[in-house]
Amino acid sequence: MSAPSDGPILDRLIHEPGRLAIMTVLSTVESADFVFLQRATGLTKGNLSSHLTRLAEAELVTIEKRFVHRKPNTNVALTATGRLRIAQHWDRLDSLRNFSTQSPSE
Amino acid sequence: MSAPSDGPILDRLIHEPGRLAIMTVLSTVESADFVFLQRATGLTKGNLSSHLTRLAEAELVTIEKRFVHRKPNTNVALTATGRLRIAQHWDRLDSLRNFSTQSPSE
DNA sequence: CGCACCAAGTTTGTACCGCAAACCTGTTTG
DNA sequence: CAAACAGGTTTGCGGTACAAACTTGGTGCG
Repeated sequence: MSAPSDGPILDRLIHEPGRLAIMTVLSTVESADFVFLQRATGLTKGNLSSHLTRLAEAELVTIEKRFVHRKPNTNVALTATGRLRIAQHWDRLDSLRNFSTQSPSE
Repeated sequence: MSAPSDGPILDRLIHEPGRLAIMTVLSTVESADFVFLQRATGLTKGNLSSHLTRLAEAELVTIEKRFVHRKPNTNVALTATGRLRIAQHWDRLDSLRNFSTQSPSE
């Protein structure tokens, strides 16, 4: 048996709270560094790091590692795809919320 | 500065796509039966069943099992708590989305 | 009757994954 | 030199969402 019609599929990759926060924050800026993202999202270093890795693997963000003042500095930005996908995701959440979908019976 | 995620908590119990759909649909009606929920959310029987069980264990919904026309009929409704929690969840999503921009450190 | 099939759910097996904690690597400080 | 620190990364494990198998009762039908 299969899903009849996977209606408003919410992509778990983006929907995940930590990544939803990351993506949403990134959507408001051109780029942000690791420490800024950590503060903005409240994630721990470890979790931020692994979420960023996943997002980069999915090509939703790009990661650039530099040294600034002899310290490592990781700069993150949404890709064009990423920008699209986070916008779409919020759209889907909107339509789920408004749930104006077809009502079969009763 | 307060992290925008001062209450960083998006409750995963509710945030989970399947359950978010269930709760949201339920918030628009007084009650709904299993089959209606299945159609409305696009979930399979199995997943709908287990999500409902979890929600009931958390006392976010009540489940009543009856027989209608000699067929089992499972009726589901939000508890008062459930109604509150789903509303709160959407509020949190809103504030995440509106993420009052702070000056990027860079 | 006996048997097949359906509808409405429930249970189960497992593969995935988020989280915290341990670890790494280079820099400044005493 | 050692020790503390900043900025990340890797690892171990506990929880869980999903699909598939199973259950339970009803209904045709020959």
